[in-house]
Amino acid sequence: MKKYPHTTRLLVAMDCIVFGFDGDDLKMLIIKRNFEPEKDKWSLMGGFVNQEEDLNVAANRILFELTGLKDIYFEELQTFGKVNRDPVERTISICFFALINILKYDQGPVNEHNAHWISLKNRPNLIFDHNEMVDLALEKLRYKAALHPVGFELLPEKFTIPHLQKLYEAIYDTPVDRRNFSRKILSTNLLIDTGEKNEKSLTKKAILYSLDQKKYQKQFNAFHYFISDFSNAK
Amino acid sequence: MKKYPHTTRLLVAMDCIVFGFDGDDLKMLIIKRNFEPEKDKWSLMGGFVNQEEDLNVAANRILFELTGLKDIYFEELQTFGKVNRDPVERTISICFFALINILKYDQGPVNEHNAHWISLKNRPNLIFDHNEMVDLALEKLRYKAALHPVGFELLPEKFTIPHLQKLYEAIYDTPVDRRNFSRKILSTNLLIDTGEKNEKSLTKKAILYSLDQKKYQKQFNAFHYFISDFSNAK
DNA sequence: GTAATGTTGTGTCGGTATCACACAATTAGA
DNA sequence: TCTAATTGTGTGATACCGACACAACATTAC
Repeated sequence: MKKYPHTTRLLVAMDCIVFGFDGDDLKMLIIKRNFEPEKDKWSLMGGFVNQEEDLNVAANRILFELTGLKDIYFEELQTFGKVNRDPVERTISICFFALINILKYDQGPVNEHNAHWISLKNRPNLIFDHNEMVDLALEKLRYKAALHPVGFELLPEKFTIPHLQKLYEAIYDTPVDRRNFSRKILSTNLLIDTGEKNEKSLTKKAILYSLDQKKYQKQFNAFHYFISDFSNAK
Repeated sequence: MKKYPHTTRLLVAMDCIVFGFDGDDLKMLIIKRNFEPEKDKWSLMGGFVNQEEDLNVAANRILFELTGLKDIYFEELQTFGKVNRDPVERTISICFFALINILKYDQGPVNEHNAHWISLKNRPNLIFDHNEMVDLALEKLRYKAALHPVGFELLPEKFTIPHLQKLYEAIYDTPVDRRNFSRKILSTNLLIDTGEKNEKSLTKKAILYSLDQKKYQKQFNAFHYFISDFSNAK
């Protein structure tokens, strides 16, 4: 079969925002570029799509290179393609974001990338249009987490409700009422009481829950309204 | 500035699902391909991204070629990039969907494309991965319209509440209670009573409303829950 | 031991939204 | 004037939401 006569072929990159939660702050992974242009500046992790590589394969490869993890939750955000977004050469970038359990993050395979976890609260300036990407990723995370039980992806297998609440407070940067939050979460029936308690606590030890994976998969697209109309919240 | 040494450059296409509503059925625009491969088969409208063309410029160009309209509402859906999705040559396709007022559709500029409006209910098989794209677009439209007042994009400037209701019933392929729907829509305060009535009606003439553009822009990202938990609806 | 402190689990209550359903008003045509 | 179709508005039971109170638990200070 002949090829298309259209001559314009473009570099296709993928860039990823990896979110994590350390128990207090919402964090993201960025790298310090070790090549020109913009050497030593902060950047998202990315890479080019290879000729014989499906997009989701490329995304998984990039995520593995950055985190040492496989089977991570991620979803596409948007494809960025302004003509001059990369000063070196016209490059379109398929941007996506991932949610990982920060405790599983394996620094081993990624030393060469000079990766760092930084808090979303005081993030540095990033190269190119990467700031825009992070803004959009945060917006979409907030949207998604308000309606779907996606927050669990950021937590360990066993977690307490106060732990989950702190995550939501970090995502939305707003305080949440303990009692209403607890009721709302439990009413989803997604949590299984493990019978264990959080021994790390200095005072009353909270119940450790695990996620009912079966229900989680099934209900993922159902609405839950974990956060009410965040678009009007400040 | 030197160019990137990475050698793989890909064809970048954009494909668009254009939704319209004729008062009864939800429809979409498709074209009959007049070139090989897959000549005479049904396809989405698309085109290649040019070297010096921003992605949103390309999207507007393709939409104009197809509909004769400018300033159409559209949003990105997903970028499709399986290696063999196009048998001619590796091509990634940035897919988006648009909502238009079907009465404004101008067939003039698009004769060469052999475009047709077809009902979503009995859509023909499309080439490549275009069926998958339409499935996803419909899903996203349903998602979006359940939460945000996006349906108005498919209606004329002046419309009645029963008209709007029929649109929602077409989108979700399910009956809706007249009285609750009316109350829900009016409670958004997005509608302005034009003082006119729908003279086309054979019986009681319904009030013609127009959209409060200012509030519409402002409230676009607020939640409205026009349809309750459609994911559980059949 | 016992009290103090911080944290967690659960309950209450008033307001609001939602859903299912009823009834009255409007219009063309028989 | 009556009928049939359609549209506008109302009602009541129920569930949900947000604001707030209180009891139980675990460590530390004394």
